[in-house]
Amino acid sequence: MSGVVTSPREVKDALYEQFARVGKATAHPKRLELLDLLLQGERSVEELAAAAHLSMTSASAQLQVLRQARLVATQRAGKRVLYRIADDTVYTLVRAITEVARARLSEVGQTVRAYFHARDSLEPIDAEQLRRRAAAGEVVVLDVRPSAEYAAGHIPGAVSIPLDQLADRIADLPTGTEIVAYCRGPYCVLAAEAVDLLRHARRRARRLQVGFPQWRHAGLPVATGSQIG
Amino acid sequence: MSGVVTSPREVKDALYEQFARVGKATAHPKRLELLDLLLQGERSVEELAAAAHLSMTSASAQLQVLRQARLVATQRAGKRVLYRIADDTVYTLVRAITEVARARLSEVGQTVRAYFHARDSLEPIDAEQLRRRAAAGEVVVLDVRPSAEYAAGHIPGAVSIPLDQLADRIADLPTGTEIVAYCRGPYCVLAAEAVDLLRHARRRARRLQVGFPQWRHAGLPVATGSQIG
DNA sequence: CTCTCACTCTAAGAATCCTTAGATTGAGCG
DNA sequence: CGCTCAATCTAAGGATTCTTAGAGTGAGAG
Repeated sequence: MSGVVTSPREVKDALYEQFARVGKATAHPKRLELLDLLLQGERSVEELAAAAHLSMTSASAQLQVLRQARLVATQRAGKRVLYRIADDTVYTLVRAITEVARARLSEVGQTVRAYFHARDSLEPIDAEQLRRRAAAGEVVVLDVRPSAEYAAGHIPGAVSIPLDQLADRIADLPTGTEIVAYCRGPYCVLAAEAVDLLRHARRRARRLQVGFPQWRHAGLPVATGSQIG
Repeated sequence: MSGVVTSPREVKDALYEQFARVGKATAHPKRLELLDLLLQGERSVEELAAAAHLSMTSASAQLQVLRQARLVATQRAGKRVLYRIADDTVYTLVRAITEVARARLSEVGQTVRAYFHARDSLEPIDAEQLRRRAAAGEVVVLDVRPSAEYAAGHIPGAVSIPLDQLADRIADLPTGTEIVAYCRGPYCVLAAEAVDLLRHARRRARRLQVGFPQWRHAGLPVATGSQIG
């Protein structure tokens, strides 16, 4: 080829170097947690730090790693810097990781297995089924994520009651109609906790098997903004 | 729940810990190279070490990491230990990583970009198109991967001439019919090199845009064993 | 049984990554 | 401008990870 002397070996190594940078970005539990949070919608560093139980400095550093791997992008908004998922392929990546890890989870983490298997007896409902039953008015859809995430995007018609307020506001929910709670994803604990709480309050409650990011990725309708009242 | 005291926080952290183990497994260029090699078919540690330019000890250590993350599985075969991809989801994972990295590649690696963009002027052909034209006898399909990989699985009807023998055996290939070379994947340099070589020998040659793993993953037919003669 | 071969394990030094505190930057506000 | 606040940068330590050499293991051959 042209003047540049580049052996195939060097090119190959450079390629894997780039691929590994993406791999490295996903090599830390907190960075995966940050990605999960960002899949709910864009957030400032401060919010992300709080949500992932990280110091400001540490959160910023982790986000830099994600940014350099091009998994996330930034945008200034006044004093704040908003981080967001850079590309739709990132959803696929995070999902691929969790899919591969599923085999591991069933054998390694007794804690984890016990936790989720207990909830699987709660017969989770899938997205298409929920869509039909919600349209028919047969179920109440409950978003138990923090309000900021609800505002950044939610299932149309869903009621927002963040998990930490659920105990106090449980009277707002009907006793007859079945309640379907959802949160961040198939491994998010918020909805599982919510179902527990609701059942103790004698509500008919189930968990949506998927979370909001998967709902959106499936091309299903999404509403934004906070709820009135 | 039952007697075990496990906070949701602990469960969440344990989960991300498991996910990160998968991420960590993909956080090293050589491990990604090993995965790519294993996507061609199962191999012994010795073969893998040679193919990835690693010492035996180092290759074994890297493979342990992959095995502990359940990306690969092992099987004894006499004195040797054969490694193979553990699950179909691993193909999806590797692919997700390379897809995300593509954005990076076009801006970071001038070397890499120059290398592949030069070849993209060679109008790569896609899998379905190749299948039709090969069935019609319009093209010769050329597998330029090492013989072991060809034996472990190849496109039916493909001729095997490993790249390092191509210069010597170029006379075996027709001058009239178009030749389509393929190798390990969209970023594999073997086929690109082969097309270069063939064109200098005045053959009509193109590169298959995808590699063997993607062909197999698409459910297209696969043949195994070495070729006669 | 002993020997060999393919592989794994162990230990140690080198390199990389992570966290933290404190300094710095950059935008908005009075 | 000078102040404040969100975020980033820098430097230092502590913790992982990587590589290498050398010892150990297990299967097959003689």
